[in-house]
Amino acid sequence: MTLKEIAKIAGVSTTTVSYVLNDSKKVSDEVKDKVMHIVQEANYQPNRIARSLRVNRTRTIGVMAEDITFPSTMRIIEGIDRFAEQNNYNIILNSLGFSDKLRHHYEDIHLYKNKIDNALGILISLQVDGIIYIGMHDRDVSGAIHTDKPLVYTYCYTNDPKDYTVTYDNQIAYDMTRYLIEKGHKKIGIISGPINSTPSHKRLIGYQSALNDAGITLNLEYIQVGNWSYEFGYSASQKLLLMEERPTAIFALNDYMAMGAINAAMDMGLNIPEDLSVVGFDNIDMGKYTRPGLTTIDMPLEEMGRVSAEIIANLSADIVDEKRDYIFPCTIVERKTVRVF
Amino acid sequence: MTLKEIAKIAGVSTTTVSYVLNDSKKVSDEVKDKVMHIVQEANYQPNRIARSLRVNRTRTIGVMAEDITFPSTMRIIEGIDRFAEQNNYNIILNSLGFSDKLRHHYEDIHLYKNKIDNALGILISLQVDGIIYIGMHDRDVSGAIHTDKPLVYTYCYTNDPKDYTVTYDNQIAYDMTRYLIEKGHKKIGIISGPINSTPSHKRLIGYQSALNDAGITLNLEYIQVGNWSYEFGYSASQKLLLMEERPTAIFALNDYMAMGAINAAMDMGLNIPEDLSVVGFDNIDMGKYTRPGLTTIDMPLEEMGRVSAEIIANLSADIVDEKRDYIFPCTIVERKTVRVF
DNA sequence: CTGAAAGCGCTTACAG
DNA sequence: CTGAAAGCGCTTACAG
Repeated sequence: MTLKEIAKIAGVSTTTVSYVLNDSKKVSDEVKDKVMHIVQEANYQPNRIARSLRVNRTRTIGVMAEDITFPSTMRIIEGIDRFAEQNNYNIILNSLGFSDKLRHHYEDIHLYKNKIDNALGILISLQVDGIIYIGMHDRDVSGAIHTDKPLVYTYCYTNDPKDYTVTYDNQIAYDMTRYLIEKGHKKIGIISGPINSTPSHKRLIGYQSALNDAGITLNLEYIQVGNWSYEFGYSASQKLLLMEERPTAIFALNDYMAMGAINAAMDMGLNIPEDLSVVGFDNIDMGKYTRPGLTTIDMPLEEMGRVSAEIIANLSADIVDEKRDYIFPCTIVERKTVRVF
Repeated sequence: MTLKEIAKIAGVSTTTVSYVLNDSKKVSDEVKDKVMHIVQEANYQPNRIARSLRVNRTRTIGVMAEDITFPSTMRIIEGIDRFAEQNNYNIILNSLGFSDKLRHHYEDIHLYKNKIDNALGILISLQVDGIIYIGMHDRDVSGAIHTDKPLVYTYCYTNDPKDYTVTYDNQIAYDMTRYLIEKGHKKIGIISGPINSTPSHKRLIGYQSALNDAGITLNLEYIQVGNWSYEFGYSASQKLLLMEERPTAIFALNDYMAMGAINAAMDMGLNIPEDLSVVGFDNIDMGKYTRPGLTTIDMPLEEMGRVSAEIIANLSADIVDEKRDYIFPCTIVERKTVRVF
């Protein structure tokens, strides 16, 4: 069934049918009703491919995800989808499948140039209105993509101030440290990702500032720098707990490391939170179900996705926006891994 | 940049350019080289929208997911994506967002008819070559979708034998029960989903058959029927553990209930697996990190996704396939929650 | 308020 | 081996 056939049945021109379908010009109610009736009857769905070709716009957002199996990626896509649904956009999903090969080499974005270029070519040929690049880990992906299309990076960033970027605010690390201090903790260990990672860096600064503002002197031994993995969390926790003056609380900079930290403590016969408090970062699903429930930090990932999509929509409608960096605040989710003194 | 412009620069017809681009007819090497050179130079990407309109095929698979934030959904999409990447297909993703509203009303598929119909209309208008419907829970979704397009249901099923369906084999419940028996367990409790759910039903049969084959008489009190939730797992576990002759092992029919079961036991002061063995079903990520690691059942979700996509590809290429139901075997993933007697 | 006609960027049957 | 031309299903400037 095509618009032409509808027109024929209705005894009007295709022009008219198009007008009523898109409500783009005044059409008499009589004609409108007749056409709509036939459209419903036939359960006619206009061919959006044809429309797209004609108007040179697809209302399609290309989503390039480094790894769709990451929980953070999913929540971001969920947010994009929410926007898409409400605004008559569609999502073309392209997974780069990084995690298979990239484990613990997150920084080597250039190794994957080919894969990205290939995906970009596909998205371009599909005439997407814009592209959202979703990192699997918050890090510098400068130069990952070159295109004239509207483009936004989310859950990652670039060093080009002209790129659109949507992320969360690492300032929460300050708040979390302060939260621990307010609960009576003074000896706070921290398990961090690589020091050359910007989020690690920013969070470490938050941690130190909070300590400083509370008049607590920094103990450098309390800072364990590693690689984001469960295993590192485990070993770093052991090291911390074997110290003379062991911390009463550990702030792990992601939840996997927090799990490792907790399990190391438990394996040493310590109870959580009685003997050790542990907090994480990311609010992965797991933290809800573990014993005890993990106190951690939630990022507004759905909102980040929604806004990314909105930026694409605006940009492709030539609504200019001078703001390039969108940063959303995080929140502390309180569960059971923190002891109050 | 269009094919026409390429043709002009190369001094040949658009016909010829199209032939070399698609390798669809013999073209002299000389002309071919010239054209390809210009194509590379210009970094030209053919407009697939135009192509799709012309050939009436988009090489696009519409993926309708009841909830993309479910871990199972992600793994299935990952599998679809893998096929897509290797076979030059693309994915249009449509999330129904069921989990927001449907919690614990999984069976009421008809409540969501509108939402599904709407999504279907979009996918049709986008001229997808076929549709994969991904359930968020393995259950009957008969009549969810009516379309002439190639359609496969995965991680759910219908009562229409003409529908294409790809699922996993619940037979593994027999194997898991037997595994427990082989480890020396005779008193095995089971925490099940709703009895009117087919997977519950099938798994319960597997459990009973294994018991029967081992000459263990069934204790009906050991069968707790509930609703798949963590909370139910918790309360059912309590009930089981308060019995005179309490089970030495609990088989929870999903991992969330298994977590609930474990936590209930721990809250009663029991140790896992010394005092109680617990196994789950689903192999959600969490089970890897909890203490102790959860022994559970893994479904080949990526493979299910891959095959779903392959069915669509075949169907839309008019390759007929009499097989309608694809069923894949599951595997037991052994971790630390089972005690050996 | 309505319609005839051109054209979006491709592919392909046909002719040479 | 190569090209002129029709047509996929829409939208829209233009004319009436």
